[in-house]
Amino acid sequence: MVTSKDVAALAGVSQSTVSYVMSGSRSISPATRARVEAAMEQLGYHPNASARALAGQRAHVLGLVVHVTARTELAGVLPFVETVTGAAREREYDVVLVTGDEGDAGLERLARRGIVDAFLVMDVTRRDPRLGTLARLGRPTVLIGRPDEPLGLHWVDLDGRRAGELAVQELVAVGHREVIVLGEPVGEPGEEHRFIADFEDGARQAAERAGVPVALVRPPERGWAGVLAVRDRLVEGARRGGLVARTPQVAERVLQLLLEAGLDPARDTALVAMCEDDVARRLRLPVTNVSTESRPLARRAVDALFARLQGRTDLPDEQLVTPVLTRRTTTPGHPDRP
Amino acid sequence: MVTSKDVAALAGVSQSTVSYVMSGSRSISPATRARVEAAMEQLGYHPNASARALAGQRAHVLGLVVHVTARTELAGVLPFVETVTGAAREREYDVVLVTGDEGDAGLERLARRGIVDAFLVMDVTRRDPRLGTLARLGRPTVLIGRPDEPLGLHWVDLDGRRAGELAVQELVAVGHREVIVLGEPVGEPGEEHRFIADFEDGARQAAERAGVPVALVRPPERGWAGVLAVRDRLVEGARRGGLVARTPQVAERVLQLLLEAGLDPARDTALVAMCEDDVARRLRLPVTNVSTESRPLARRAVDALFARLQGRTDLPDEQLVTPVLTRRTTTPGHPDRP
DNA sequence: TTGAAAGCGCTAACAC
DNA sequence: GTGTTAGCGCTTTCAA
Repeated sequence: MVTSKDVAALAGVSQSTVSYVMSGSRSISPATRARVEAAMEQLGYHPNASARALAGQRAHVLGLVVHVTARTELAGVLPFVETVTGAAREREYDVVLVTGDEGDAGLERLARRGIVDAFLVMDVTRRDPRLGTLARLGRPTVLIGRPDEPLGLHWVDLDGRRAGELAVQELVAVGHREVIVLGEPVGEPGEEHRFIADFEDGARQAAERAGVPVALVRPPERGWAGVLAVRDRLVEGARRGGLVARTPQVAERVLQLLLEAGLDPARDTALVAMCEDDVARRLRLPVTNVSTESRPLARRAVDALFARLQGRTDLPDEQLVTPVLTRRTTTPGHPDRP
Repeated sequence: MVTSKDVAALAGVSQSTVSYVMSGSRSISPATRARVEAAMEQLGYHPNASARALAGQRAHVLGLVVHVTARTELAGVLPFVETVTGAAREREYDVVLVTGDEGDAGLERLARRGIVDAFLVMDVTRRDPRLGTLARLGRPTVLIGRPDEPLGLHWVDLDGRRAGELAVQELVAVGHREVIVLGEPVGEPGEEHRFIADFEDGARQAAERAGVPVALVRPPERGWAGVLAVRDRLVEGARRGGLVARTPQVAERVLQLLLEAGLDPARDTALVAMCEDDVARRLRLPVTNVSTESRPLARRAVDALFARLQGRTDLPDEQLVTPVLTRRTTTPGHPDRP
């Protein structure tokens, strides 16, 4: 193994000079820097991460907490995770994955052993049981999802109210005088996530402001069975007005039911889905969508985390990201696209 | 920060004794062990990971290489990742995520800096460009996916030939005398993955052995558009025989087209999909499926990796996992379920 | 069965 | 602008 000592010897400098060349934390003459860099190159030097972490009191690793439940949209988390690791790498950080199994003890272990310097927690609910532990651990932490009581932790979330509003406003704009919002399945604590509650609120209020009746339809269960159980109401509603689906899965199923009922979502009715843009484009029809902005959200979260890691406190403790609506074929007759 | 020195002082032993109590690598008298453990408990001691890694020459971290491409089935990777981290944790290992962006330099960095002790590489293609680097790095490595030239690296994969065979045999068993296999979109190098080539081979050969004609239908492109483009052939084929879909997405779309064409997949035709069991159960109809066994596959991969980490070489270098077929409603008329 | 002590490879005062 | 040196908190010989 090549160490910084070897590099120092070859370059004819001290070990600390090698260290300073790497960290840039003190000025080095161009000549010395060149010799050191040449030596590194020649020896194929790679600094040892454990030694650096031990001496520097920083692991250069952040913990990404992903708790997968039955309700998790599996396909949505990977782009998020990828964005996080990419953004972390730009700052010379690696990412360790924390899955739910270990619970709070796992978080404690990672923090106390110095395996991670900071936490990024995905899919935080309104009264998330992990928050107490995270606050107590005192490591820089950013939550994805808005809790009722942040306990001093920073959070980032999509603006649910605005998302619901955008969806309904689009339906109203294309001339619909009635709106059906497909909500969370009954019996499940849909209000667990602040975003969902806000979405339904925003949709309802936008409809009220427009003087248009809204129905919030909750399927009796999750999955196909739930959607099928409310099929008649949906198809009926679609004949008279427009539909809002809060997830791509539901959008896909609704689309299918509409087609089977002989309704063309691009002509006879309207549909707005909440999902990633690329998913919206790849559904059976390109569906008008309110974006979930998962990559921008991930970036903001990482930015906030590194700001804290660098001891900055001049930033807001909470950030709401504004979703964007993109018109596609399922909001026909829009004035901008006659 | 509480260190092993503090624990030693409180327990009235030397630091090395504390270390040996933790590692179990030398015998300790019950009395001493009890005192040390009590001291750890009392102080809330957590051993520092960097120090341990530096002294012990092991990071206790493995690198999970996930290269997400347009073809990646996003929903499929998370269960896999979760299983890997869970299995790693059982051996006191953590997992760092390696995404594709950094390429081979990223793998080199992780290995050379001693950030990871070993690699688990997902979604390996037949001539995967990463293999050269991985072989050169000399760290224990297990590939998920069978390369043409393993270069001495261990691999684990699902038995594609058997999977294709099972699907076709089921269709034949329920009385179909004609089979359509939905293959990879044309223009994409579908043979990139060994599993896919083997799957198509296995299906073809099983049909030949049964004296039944097979058609391999390749959609002209990926996504809905591709499936729609071959709709007529599929529906025609379904009227006369059975269908095989190699992914849950394709299965979902085929199901929909059949329903729209007035065919009930539970009565009028038959469909076998390759997908996870829980996905098969949650499609619009419970679909007969050949399992992808992603959790068992992940487990085997981790087992193989730890065997190598412990220097064991008494194991096969390659492992094929056998998929399992589960009959559900879309293979009607099976003799076992009249 | 236990202790003393020498590192592991780096960082960051403190010197000059 | 550079060198010297004392750790960071563990593991693991070597000795007893």
